[in-house]
Amino acid sequence: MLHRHSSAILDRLNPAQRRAVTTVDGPLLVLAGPGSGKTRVITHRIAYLLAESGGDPPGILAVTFTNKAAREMLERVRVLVPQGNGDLTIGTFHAVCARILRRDGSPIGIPPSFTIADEDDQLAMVRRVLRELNWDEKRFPPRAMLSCISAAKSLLIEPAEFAVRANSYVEERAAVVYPRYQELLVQHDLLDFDDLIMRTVALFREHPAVLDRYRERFRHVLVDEFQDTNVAQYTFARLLAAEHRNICVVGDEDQSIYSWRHADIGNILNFERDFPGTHVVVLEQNYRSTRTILQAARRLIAPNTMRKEKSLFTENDVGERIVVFEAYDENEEAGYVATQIERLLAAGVARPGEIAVMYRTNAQSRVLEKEFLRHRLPHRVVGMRFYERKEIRDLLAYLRLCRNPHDVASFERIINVPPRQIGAKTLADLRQWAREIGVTAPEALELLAEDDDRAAGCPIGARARSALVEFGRLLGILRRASAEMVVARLLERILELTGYRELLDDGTEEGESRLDNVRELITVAEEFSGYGPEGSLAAFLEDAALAADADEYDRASDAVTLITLHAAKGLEFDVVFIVGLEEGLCPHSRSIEDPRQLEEERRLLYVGVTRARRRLFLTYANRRSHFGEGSIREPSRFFRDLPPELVQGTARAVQRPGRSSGSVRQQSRAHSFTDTGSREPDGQQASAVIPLRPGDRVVHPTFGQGVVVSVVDRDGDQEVTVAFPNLPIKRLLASYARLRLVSS
DNA sequence: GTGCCAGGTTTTTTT
DNA sequence: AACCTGGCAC
Repeated sequence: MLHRHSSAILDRLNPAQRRAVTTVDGPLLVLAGPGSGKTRVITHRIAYLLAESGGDPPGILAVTFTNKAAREMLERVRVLVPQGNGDLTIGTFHAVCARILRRDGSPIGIPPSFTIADEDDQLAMVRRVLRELNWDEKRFPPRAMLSCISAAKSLLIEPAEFAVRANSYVEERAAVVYPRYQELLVQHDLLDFDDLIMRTVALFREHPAVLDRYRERFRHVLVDEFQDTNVAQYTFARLLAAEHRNICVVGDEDQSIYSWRHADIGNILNFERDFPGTHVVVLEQNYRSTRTILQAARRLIAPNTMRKEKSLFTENDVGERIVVFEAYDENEEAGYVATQIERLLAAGVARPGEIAVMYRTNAQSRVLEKEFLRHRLPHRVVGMRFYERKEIRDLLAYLRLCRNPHDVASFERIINVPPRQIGAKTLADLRQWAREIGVTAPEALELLAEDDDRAAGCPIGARARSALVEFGRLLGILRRASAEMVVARLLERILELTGYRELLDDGTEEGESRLDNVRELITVAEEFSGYGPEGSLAAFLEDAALAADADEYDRASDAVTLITLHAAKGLEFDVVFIVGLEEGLCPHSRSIEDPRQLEEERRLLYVGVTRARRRLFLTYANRRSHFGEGSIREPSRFFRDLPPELVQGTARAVQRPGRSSGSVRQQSRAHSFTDTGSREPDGQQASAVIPLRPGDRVVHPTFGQGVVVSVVDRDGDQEVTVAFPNLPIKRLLASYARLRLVSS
């Protein structure tokens, strides 16, 4: 029997969705294809649990992948259940675990005031270990070391065990770094991202009473984007649910694109084995895309072996064909995208905010941005990571130092920012002296500034010393200020007293934009004012440490979105352009060797394709410059899985579809395919034979008819400038552009 | 200690 | 092409 709330909650759900919402007892695996109403299912399920519980509201834990997803989910639940009864926790794995550890971490030696190490901190620690070991950073790149250590932690492997299990040269080396790295973290009251999960699991395992309390509290556990969880995260969820078994995981292995961050696709493929008796619900109806787009997506993903078979379908219209465009180079590609967008806007097909351009690597956004500026198209680039900008990190370092005077990494980051006559030598001397008298560098500085007795023995020259004293006083002032004012005011005070504002305000455009960023940071900080001086500082830093740039994304401004394929997951747009679909870029050159990584590249493209509601454009270029050097490119092998009947356009990549790119045998034929496709035998290369002259009428496969404006000889080729009606003037290389002479 | 130049490296993806 | 590093002059 349903309570009165439930009808609204269950309304407008299809049968599969309804099953996913109402199957609340026992383990449940929801396989949610793209556009199948996944978020809807999750929020309605939570609402259902809350509304159905009557007088005994259950504790619910919902874990998401991003803070943004968590916020959205919370908002949508609130709309469904305005009375908000029950105990609901929604957050990312990291945020939830951080909270648990602050509250209950002391039994395993974690101080409640620990700091979350960012990547800078991590790298600083690894570098320090390398220095101690006398290892060359060139031969043992800190990032590679860190990645190995992170992989180990994702698998819940402690240092001692890792030393035994390492099974490659890099791993062996990382295994040497790991224990010392961990020691340094502990010494500095730091937990890295992986520690947040790993230590929580350790807490649960070593202190069953604590685990029991959380099991008692979270009677229902829900995991979103389950395909992206790593072993540690899954273990965390599994521990919580082991007793009541009320665990619901939602995901789609076809959209697993984070293995490089140690996500384990095995979690989703093995869930049923781990929880016998699991109900499985498959959401197969797509409400997002046209039939053409969905069909293309299905064909694209089909060759993957590590997946469960599904039969996605949609009742939507067939829609337009997919457009494939072959560009001469990345500039022409960007020009094409901009021009097409102008056309779509002019035709009223979509607003800028409903259009996205997606690419494999962030570097690709540059050309696009340049071209969009030229065309005066409103656009925004997602992924210029706010919290990774220098000015933001510097200011956060000041804040962290106010809160935790022993934060050595922050201390060293800003000791000479803005420049205040304290160079590497002075810093080294300070460190040395601090070690001698048995304090941390920031403490030693404090002794100097306060003219403590011990300062007398300080072997630092007068000039450097006075610079240090002044800096020490400054820090003292800021620290005292932090106890009296909320974090937003504190930031303003820092800008003033440190001279940071003048440092940024150098009259350049870049300086102006950096100042804007700082203002933005203060605006964000304002939101924490309610917590009072110290509370706002703590809460703000916690938030900043766990913030991801994808969280920044908001659709408020009506601008075209430029975004990486990874960051596009979870979003949708009327019109999607995916650019740079070339061998070496997508699939990326670093993934081409390994079949597993190749499958992930395919999933990545699948994610991009399935973001589109109505129109999809796929483009590639014949040459592209990379690290300042030009290179010839081949179309992506994935084009071979695109049925030609779904495609419009004359690009060679789809004119001669080879067989699927999925099997090894066919991969070896990649070259023969592109070779035969690269030159049509029907006279299209005539342009290389018949010299073009100004005034000639020509036809371009995509731009249509145009008139040659001028011709310049270039390296034995002709650079032809052509005017096409309604398009910007194009400069093309005759041998590549496949211009056909119509009349002279 | 700072600023400038040469030379080498880079970003694939980010909670 | 842009960025960081290391070496050098001031």
